[in-house]
Amino acid sequence: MSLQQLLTTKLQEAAQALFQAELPTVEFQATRKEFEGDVTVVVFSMLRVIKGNPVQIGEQLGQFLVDNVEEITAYNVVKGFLNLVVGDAYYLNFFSENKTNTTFGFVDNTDGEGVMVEYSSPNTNKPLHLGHVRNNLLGYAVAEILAASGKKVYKTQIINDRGIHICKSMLAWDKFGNEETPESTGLKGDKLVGNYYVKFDQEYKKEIEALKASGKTEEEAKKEAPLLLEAQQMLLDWEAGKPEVVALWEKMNQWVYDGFGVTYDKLGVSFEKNYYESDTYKLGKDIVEEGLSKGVFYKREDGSVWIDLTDEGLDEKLVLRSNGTSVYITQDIGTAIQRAKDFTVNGMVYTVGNEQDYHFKVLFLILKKLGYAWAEDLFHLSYGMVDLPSGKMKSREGTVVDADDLIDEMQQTAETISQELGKLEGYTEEEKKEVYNTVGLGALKYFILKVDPKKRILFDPKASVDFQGNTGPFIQYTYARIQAILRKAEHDQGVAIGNIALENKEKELLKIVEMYPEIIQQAAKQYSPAIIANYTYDLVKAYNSFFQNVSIFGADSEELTLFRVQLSNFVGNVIKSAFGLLGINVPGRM
RNA sequence: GGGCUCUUAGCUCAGCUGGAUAGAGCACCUCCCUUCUAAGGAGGCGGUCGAAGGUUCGAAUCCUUCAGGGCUCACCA
Repeated sequence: MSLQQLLTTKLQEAAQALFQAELPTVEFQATRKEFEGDVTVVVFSMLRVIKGNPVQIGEQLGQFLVDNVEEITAYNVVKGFLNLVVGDAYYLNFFSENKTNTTFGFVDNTDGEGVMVEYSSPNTNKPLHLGHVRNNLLGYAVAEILAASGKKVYKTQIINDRGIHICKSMLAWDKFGNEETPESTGLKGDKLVGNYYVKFDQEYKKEIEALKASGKTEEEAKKEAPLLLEAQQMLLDWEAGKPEVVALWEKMNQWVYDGFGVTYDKLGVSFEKNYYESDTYKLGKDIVEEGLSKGVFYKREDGSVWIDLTDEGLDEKLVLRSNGTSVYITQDIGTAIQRAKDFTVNGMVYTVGNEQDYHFKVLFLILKKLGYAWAEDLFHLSYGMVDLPSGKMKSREGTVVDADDLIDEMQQTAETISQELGKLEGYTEEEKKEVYNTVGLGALKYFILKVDPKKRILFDPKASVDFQGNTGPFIQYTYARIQAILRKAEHDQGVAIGNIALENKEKELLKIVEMYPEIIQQAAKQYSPAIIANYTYDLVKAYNSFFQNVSIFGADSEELTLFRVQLSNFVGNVIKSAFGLLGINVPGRM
């Protein structure tokens, strides 16, 4: 039982005994530094059920707690705030019960509710960029947090492997590619395919200019350019299953998947199951037909199918084109239904940027109207865009920050800084490289995850990602420091500690560590890795203050040294655990 | 124009379902490595929480209006 749970129970007893009242809720906060105490109870909020003077009520409650709860050793009341002093015994007891528990704070999820987390979901015509990086980091971290909170989590993605955009790359490669392959060029497959997507656009523009020169309007030119017509024909051929088109499609998509795989490995993300749009779009169409007969959708004269959501304050939305082909949302309907068939889950989380807020509102509403019970538990994990100092990323202006380049740059920076500091002597080149990778990625991941998902991020590639202050490397550094202590100490972490008097810095640390289980639940409830990130930062700040102000090996007694070593180990475990939830590794040295 | 969303220190961000004098980091200024890793610590400077009303014992937090930024309202995905 946590301290707050205990105190809630006891305060209820006190309210009952002293005032014959039942408290609707009990509000706690950490006691401010300028007052004595560890936990503060807000008396004001009790005035609704207990009439009287808040100071007097606080006094009576405080006295009751001191008399009846052994953990509470003293109290004081300031205005309507009841400050409680928690005895060392409570924290020492908490410490001895949890110090060697490597899954401290986690709720066992073997029988937990299932939840599916979708993230990444790239198109297969372009390499991954900074926006995908945020998506991947967020989705992965939220999945880990949900799993730690007691849910059974399945990570998945939908691969948009079908459509005119793919055909553009295919066509350009077919026409201008000279049989280039990732092997022959040494390029990552996704980069190679991306180049041909760009190539298509360039050639297409040339044709438009030529047509305009021959007297066509801009609009006519855009519609009539031979390349575009060929791409459209290719899409039709693909849908008809024309063997050479399908073969090319499979070959080039495989290049892209191989390329993505490299980037995913570098980022440290993974998936339990991939869904492919090419597999689910037909199911979506079937469902639309079904919904049409149920009256959920309606057909217009031109044959297009719509849903009317004006009663819900939304618009009318197209779900099937007049030529019978599917649109974006058709495929999403199919995918959701397929997933509900494949997995028994009580929820699905969609990690997709906030430019699609409206889309998901509509999607969820459609699924509800189609009568799926699980549609009540769908959640759009919407996040803000990543902007550059120059504004939005635009591929046409070459301002897209490539994911692979970004990761490489971060690791280079980590290498440069590390070499300047020169603390890795004795490590092999391979071990050093490992540290650079860990630190570089740690900086990048933490920078992105510490910000509330809803908010946009301003990313300055040159200046934004720092290695000092509230950063990943700062936290990793603290972990590495702790490991240095453990290497030197070689103390047994399990040995019991007697009744010692806690230093302030030690008590502060234990207070923060004790909050970890609650923090995980909170982060899960709010789908927010930022809560974990900021918690870890607070913990690490407190540890560094302890580290620099309290001597471990120069302690007054051997038992105190032992305690401080064990405390360091406990803090190190929580850092490692919390960073694990964020998908960030921690180094033994740095 | 309709809908959604954001605005807290020069910059980047915390601030839980309303609670004490709004907190960190960066930058700037002082100190601290013969002691466990200075990617660190101790301190200073810096804020009419976008604006105005309202609800409340109490508002950065809730409500309304306004201003500014972003996204979105496609037979694109």
